[in-house]
Amino acid sequence: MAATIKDIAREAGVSVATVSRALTEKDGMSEETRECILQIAKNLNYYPNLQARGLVAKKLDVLGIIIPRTSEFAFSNPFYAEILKGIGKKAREDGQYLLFSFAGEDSYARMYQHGLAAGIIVVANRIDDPLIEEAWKMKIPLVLIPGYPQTRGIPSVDGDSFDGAFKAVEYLAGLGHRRIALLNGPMNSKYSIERLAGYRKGLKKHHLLFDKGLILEFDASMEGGHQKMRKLLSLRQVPTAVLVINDYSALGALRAAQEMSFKVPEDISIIGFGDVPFASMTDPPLTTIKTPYQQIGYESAAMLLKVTQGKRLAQKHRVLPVELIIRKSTAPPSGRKVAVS
Amino acid sequence: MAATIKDIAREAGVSVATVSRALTEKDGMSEETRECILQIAKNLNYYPNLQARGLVAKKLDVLGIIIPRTSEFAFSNPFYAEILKGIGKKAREDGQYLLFSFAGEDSYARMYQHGLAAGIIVVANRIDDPLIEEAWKMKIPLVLIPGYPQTRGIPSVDGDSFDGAFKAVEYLAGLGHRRIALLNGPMNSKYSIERLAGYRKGLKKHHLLFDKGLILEFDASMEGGHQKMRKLLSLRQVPTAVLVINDYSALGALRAAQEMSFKVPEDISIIGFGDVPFASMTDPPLTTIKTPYQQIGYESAAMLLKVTQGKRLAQKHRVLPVELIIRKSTAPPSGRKVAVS
DNA sequence: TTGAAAGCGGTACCAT
DNA sequence: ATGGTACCGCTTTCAA
Repeated sequence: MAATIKDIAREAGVSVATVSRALTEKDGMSEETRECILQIAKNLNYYPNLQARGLVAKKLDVLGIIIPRTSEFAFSNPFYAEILKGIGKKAREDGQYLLFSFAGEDSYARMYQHGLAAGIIVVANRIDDPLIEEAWKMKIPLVLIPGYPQTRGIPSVDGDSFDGAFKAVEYLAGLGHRRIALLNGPMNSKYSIERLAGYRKGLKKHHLLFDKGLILEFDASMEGGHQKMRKLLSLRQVPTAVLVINDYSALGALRAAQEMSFKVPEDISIIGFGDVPFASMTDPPLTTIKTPYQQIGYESAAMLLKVTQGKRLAQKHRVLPVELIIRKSTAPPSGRKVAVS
Repeated sequence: MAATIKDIAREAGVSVATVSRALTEKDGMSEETRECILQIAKNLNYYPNLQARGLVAKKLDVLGIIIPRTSEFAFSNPFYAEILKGIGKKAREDGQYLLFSFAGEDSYARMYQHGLAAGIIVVANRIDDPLIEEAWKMKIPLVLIPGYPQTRGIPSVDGDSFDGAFKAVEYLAGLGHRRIALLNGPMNSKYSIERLAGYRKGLKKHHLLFDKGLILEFDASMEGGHQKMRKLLSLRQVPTAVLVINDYSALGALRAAQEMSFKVPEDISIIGFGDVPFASMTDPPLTTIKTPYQQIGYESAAMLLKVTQGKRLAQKHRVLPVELIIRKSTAPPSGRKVAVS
């Protein structure tokens, strides 16, 4: 069906070797024949079979992306979408295809072993995932988002979660809040670990009591945020402010508060993490720790590309700065105790 | 590096042909040798090189997805995310990888010609895209979302846009609205064409005047929806209700109305299309035409799979039913003329 | 039931 | 500067 290198060779009256040379832009051949061959290739609507090329040249313009979640989960949380935007941008700039695999794989190595991708970006926050280690041991080109809390050998990119949580608490404390809750993700997640640490540091700096009862863990979904917020607001001693692990969950929390007749921010302040696009469109607009997810995605692709090309990474672990974005979901505490509806 | 069929053959003391047979589950061989070979393969952590296999067997477990937009655009609009959820689900069920390509390609055929995908799902609404025709002529397995308004040969899946718009107008008219605006997408889009038609049919049925001035076209982005809504609400004769081409834009429109001190739904009713996840989380929650995007994605993958397997499609063009979801962004017109802020 | 060998579409080495 | 050819990893006929 599709034109092959042989077709071109026949048409041009040269050998396949010559065609290959012309096509791969090797030097050491007359401009004439090259021109001629290129022209014929164009006429024949020829595209090299990347499989065949990959087979022999061990080079493939395909970046693998593994998200060990269902596609339903991954495409629900804007967090992934933002990262994907960044990866997609770099991929396009460098003419790379993107190969996806979602949950259900028994091995991350497989995609690579299958010969379908030159390297793999793993977007996963679990720190105890044996599949990552397995792939790394097999010397598969890998970049992790966000990577491990304690830096290991595998290249990674992430935003500064620790600093983000610290900044959030500092801001809230400055506003006068003394009971600040944390709706955190599961503790096998890098984000959760680092944000808890930053939160504690912030508390400490402002001489605020660390109260375990104000820390609730959940699955970082929107529904989960909704549910945990209800729980938080049913406490005997309701906090006046709450950090939520991501914007998506924060939206759930926001709705929960409003359902229970808490006014945001008068009765309770809410801060999210991420600053994904909808964060400014909620009611009230969400105060949040802006994390450059798009850039994280972009960098991860750039790093992976370097690795697959055998280049050295200037920096194995990139931690991108975050920023507090103040909107309308935070305010000084009112001091008024609000009845639970 | 990775184990190959040869390694297994050597280890098992058989020929590569026998190994291949065992691995591809062909019959006509002793269970003994097969068991043995399978065991060794497992021990060696063997995965077939899909490139090599694809090269000879012309079969590849990779579904191509082309979205002729930037990844930034595609991953911003939840519409795409929903479709991708569905495609991802089917892909996982059938053990297919997903290969993505975004804007910037000069040809849809390329991905296929490259030998990287068994077939391609094109998610694009432009009806005048020559690249689709080109790919189709080259006999590349193709499924279109949403396809063409006037059915052609290429398989397609879509929700019933026409009926959706009709239902929306009917509902609004029933509420007593007489000036119903349409914030529509560009008219080279199937969605826009069909929704305009459904809108007109609804108007006609309820003996409402068709007023060109109440139809604004834009790029279907959130910002665009915001901007066009401002324009609409600055009209001398402000409409009392407006249909917006998708939920994402509808959110922009909602915010615009509120910025201009229009109360939703008292002063103006808003209906979106899609019922994407955040639609119920806006303030007020959005009335919308629920379109089963996930199912559309799922079906498209299922159809493509059939085509690539050489099976006949029972139905070449699927049109999935839509449903009116009534929330809080719509109400009877107040009759009160509101000053523009 | 098993093996030898050709070939899928390329690349790259070694000749010429 | 160009051609012949081995080979990448796998499947598939044909023969044994």
